[in-house]
Amino acid sequence: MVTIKDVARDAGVSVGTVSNVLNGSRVSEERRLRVEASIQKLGYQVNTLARGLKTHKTDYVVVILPNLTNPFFSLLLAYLEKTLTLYHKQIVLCISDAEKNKELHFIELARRNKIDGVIGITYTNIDDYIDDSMAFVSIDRHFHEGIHVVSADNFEGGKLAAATLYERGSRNLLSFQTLSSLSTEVRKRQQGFEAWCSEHQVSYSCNTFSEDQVKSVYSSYGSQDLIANVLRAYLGSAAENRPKVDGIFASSDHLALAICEEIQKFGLRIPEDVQVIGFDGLRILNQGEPLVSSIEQPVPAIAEAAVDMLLKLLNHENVENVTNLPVRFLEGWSTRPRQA
Amino acid sequence: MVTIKDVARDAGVSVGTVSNVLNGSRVSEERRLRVEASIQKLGYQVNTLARGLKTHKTDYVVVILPNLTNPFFSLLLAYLEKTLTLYHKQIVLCISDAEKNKELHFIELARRNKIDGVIGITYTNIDDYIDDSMAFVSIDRHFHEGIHVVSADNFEGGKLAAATLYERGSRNLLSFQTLSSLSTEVRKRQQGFEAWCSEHQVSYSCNTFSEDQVKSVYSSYGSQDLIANVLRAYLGSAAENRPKVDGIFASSDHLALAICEEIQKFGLRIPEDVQVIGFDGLRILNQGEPLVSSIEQPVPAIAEAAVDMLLKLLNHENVENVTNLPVRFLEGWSTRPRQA
DNA sequence: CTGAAAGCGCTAACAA
DNA sequence: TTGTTAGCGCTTTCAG
Repeated sequence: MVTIKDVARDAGVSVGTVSNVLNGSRVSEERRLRVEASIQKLGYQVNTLARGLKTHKTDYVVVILPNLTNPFFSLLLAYLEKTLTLYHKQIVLCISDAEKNKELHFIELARRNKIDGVIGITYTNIDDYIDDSMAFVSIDRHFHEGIHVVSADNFEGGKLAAATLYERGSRNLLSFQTLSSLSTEVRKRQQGFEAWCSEHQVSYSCNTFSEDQVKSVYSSYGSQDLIANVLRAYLGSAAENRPKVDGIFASSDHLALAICEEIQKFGLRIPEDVQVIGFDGLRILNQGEPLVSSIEQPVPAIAEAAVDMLLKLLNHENVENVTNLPVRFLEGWSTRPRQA
Repeated sequence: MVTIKDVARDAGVSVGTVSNVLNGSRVSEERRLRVEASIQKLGYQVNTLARGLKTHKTDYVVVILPNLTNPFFSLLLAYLEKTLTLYHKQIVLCISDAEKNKELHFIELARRNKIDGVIGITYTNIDDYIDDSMAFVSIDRHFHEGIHVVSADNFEGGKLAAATLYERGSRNLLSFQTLSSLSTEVRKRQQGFEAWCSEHQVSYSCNTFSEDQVKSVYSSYGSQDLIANVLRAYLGSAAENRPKVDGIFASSDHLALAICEEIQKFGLRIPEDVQVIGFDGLRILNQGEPLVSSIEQPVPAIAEAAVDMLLKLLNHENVENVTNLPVRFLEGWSTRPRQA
């Protein structure tokens, strides 16, 4: 292996000088050229382990995600990668399966490996385990004060969903939500929905599945029975003493799609009988048609804000939380055209 | 930061002894206990940078993928992660956008960082740049002898596609392929298709898009015009002097879906007028209905085989290429039911 | 089995 | 500016 020493010898300078040209410190033009020539000639490459040992820094950023099955996460990962690359940071990928012990394990690993920082969607009060040597930016969560978080404007998204359903003819709305006890940010989706309905005096109901009920907050498949039961109460013939629901807001596209399937099993048509709006804005193969009508999250902006925040943290600058990245309605097959 | 020295002092032993208990070398029971107690007490964690500097090893594996937009890649990544975790390896993620210079950049980075090995879907003769210090396993490619590759049984997949189309009533088949000049493995899909048609004397045509024509081998959206033109020749009224195509095999689900859209624009029905089979076996949200009828790749098995191969390489064991992982037909909406 | 000591390749004082 | 040198925290001889 070619080391800095070999380069120094070859160029006839000291290792300190080589180190200086490597790190852009002041070196006379003449020596810089000599050193660079030797580096080329010998094919020298820095050993980042040795460098990291000295500087207590690496160019790695740990990204913690619950899974990659949900396209929202892979999309987020894609944009995080894109953005971090601009700053010469590399991603160490950690998939937590939304399990606390895995999340903590990754934090420990990150510390051992002298990782610069962590960006993640986590389900643990992970910041209790983060010390000053590591920056942490959370996406879509908000555990408590002092934690740095980036997220879409979930409240506005909930309002937009309600408004859109109403605008397109639904009069009796229902909100479906799967919830992690820790993600107060995501909870705002329903709060926004309720706020809009109250404000406009529109009839609505809410249904919340806890983490225990639904396998994973972000993977609603496999909870069909549960969903069917709830729907029956609101859509079926049993719903005699209350108005029939004709517009549903689901807190994720996953959930929305599962709901759509069940609705169709009841023999109801979407969007003629019932309109459905999800959340996330997923598309077929991530670039085709929307999977369902949805409130689209600004994934690129989220990724950029998260990276930006992390870099500032690394730089010991003060940062403000960013929890209002604008969302928009993504028109799909599960809603009717806008009323004239 | 707590170092091995602190532990040694606290336990009243030498650093060598601490190192030994850390690495499972022979240490007397009594001292081992003392050291472990001190580690607990002080909250010591190894510095993997320092360790790596000595051992020239890390627990990182670089994974190179063209993108994460295509669910096939994120699925593969998910399974690679799952498998590597079993062996206490972590993934450093590299997205190449199928660009050669990025791929090479990542290899260089891997070398700098003393990465143990690389697993990837690459478009470059990357192995020219890999030296003995690094293991490399390629997925779905086969540049030339000496490169270690894992892939599905692409030839059999092509045959299966042809057979299935025929079995379900299509009589004039067409194969559509986007191709990287470097991936001889993927090319086998069409070869298998042709082989089956020849063998069974079934009428067929083939159409191959080069890399230049289609934006990316794995992302066929945005090439609609191109696809439409080709289809017109085979399906439209212009096709007077040859039998009308009524069954299409596409070399990826991306391409298949793009083809389906165009077919429908012609006013033809799928699967009544034309049957379409893709390749990869993608599903809605990775767990719902198939996006199209498809030849499903055994992604978990591919991931496991690749990791297994990498580990063996790291261990300097001899390995054989694995290029025949079994595929199966995934029944979707774009083919008719099996004939009685 | 244990301790002392020599580095791994690099950065960053410090002295010149 | 440049060269010298002392470590960063760890593993690994090598004596004992």
